[in-house]
Amino acid sequence: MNRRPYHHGDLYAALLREGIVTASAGGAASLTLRDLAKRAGVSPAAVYRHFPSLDHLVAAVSQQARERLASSMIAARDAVPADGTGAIAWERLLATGRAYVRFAVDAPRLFETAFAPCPAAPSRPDDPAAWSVLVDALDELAATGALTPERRATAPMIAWSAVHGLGTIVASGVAPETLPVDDALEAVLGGVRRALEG
Amino acid sequence: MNRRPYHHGDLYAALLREGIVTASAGGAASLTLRDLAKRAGVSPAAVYRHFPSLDHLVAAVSQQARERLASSMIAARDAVPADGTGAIAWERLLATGRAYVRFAVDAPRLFETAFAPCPAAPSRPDDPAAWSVLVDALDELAATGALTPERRATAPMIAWSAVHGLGTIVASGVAPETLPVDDALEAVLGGVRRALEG
DNA sequence: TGTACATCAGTGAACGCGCGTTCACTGATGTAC
DNA sequence: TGTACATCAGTGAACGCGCGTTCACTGATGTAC
Repeated sequence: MNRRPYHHGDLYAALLREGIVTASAGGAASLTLRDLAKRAGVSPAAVYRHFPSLDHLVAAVSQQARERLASSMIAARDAVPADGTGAIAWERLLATGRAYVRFAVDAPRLFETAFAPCPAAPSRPDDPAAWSVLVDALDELAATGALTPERRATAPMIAWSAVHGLGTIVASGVAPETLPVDDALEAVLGGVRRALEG
Repeated sequence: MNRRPYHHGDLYAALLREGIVTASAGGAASLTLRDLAKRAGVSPAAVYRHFPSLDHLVAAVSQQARERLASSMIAARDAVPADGTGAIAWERLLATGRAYVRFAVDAPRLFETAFAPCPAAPSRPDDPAAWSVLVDALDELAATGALTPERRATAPMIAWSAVHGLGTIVASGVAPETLPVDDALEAVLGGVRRALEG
């Protein structure tokens, strides 16, 4: 009864969705135009109604991966309501870092896809953007006086490097297993805090 | 006069060398068996005399990239002679970190290749291995008393995450340019020191 | 010292495959009258 | 309310390409006698 209609209805969203599923399993390199078209139940040529080339489709999938990462950071931060104190501002900052690494642990291939080099640029800026979430959290911390203006200047690179590095390491399984991931995560977050406070 | 001989002479080394050249320009994904054979001046099938498959050749190139990275860390560390003091031990540790990030800046695609996921395992352990260089430097620091036993346990992940993160970020050009790379590098190294000292 | 021969690093042609992309087309949708 | 038609999201066959790998083979090397 529910015969496949000639028009798909929402092919753009379907291609993105299947792209996320495929990239979650095999990374950005596993995305092919023919396979995504087949998964969406459509002929390869139909993809060109929505993306000018495979590169642009890959860029859109990668962007969506970054936006999901940023969203999970926001959700984790918002689970700790701000109250204007430095103690809570720290908790909110560290919550974003924890969510970042959790994402890498839970979806390593999608994490890699988020930062895979793409031949095509995305058609719009990331929204939300992980970098902005980090910067906002540091501004909030600075506003409470818990982060000095001197540290504020270098804080984004220090925090971003530490957390992105751990995320990359756990996602790629590159490091010898000296510590369980949870312990490594708390160790790195503790290190970030000392680096920014000291 | 110098006609091309039937036997190559050192095809294994030539394939690795061309692999490094190619990966330095285009990353691990740009390595193809046919192209490397052509660059070495040999037919595609000849490669199979030295590697069971392309995957093993790629794994060997990736390993060599990691070993070059580790070698540059060792060279930088050894440019600062040890004297048993904590101050010099710190310098030697930070020199390895600086070399790590410099490698990522100078050869971003080769840096990526070093940590690219490979379907095949290398045939032997990395020699030298970057992880060992880091661990040695931390042991040296602990021996001078400049690193407490408590911090020593988590120090590898803290230092490795920070430096690997910055390396990945600069190699992939993923972060907004808030700071020049040199400033970002010194900021991150300063952060590592405070994280391990504090 | 010279020759027969085993070894093995090479050749080159061929294979089947999946890829991105193109093209002329089809058929459903929705708007103008 | 019904019909003509423009729009445009789809089809499906075909293209040329570069890929990894295979196979029967060739020719240089080096060792045994």
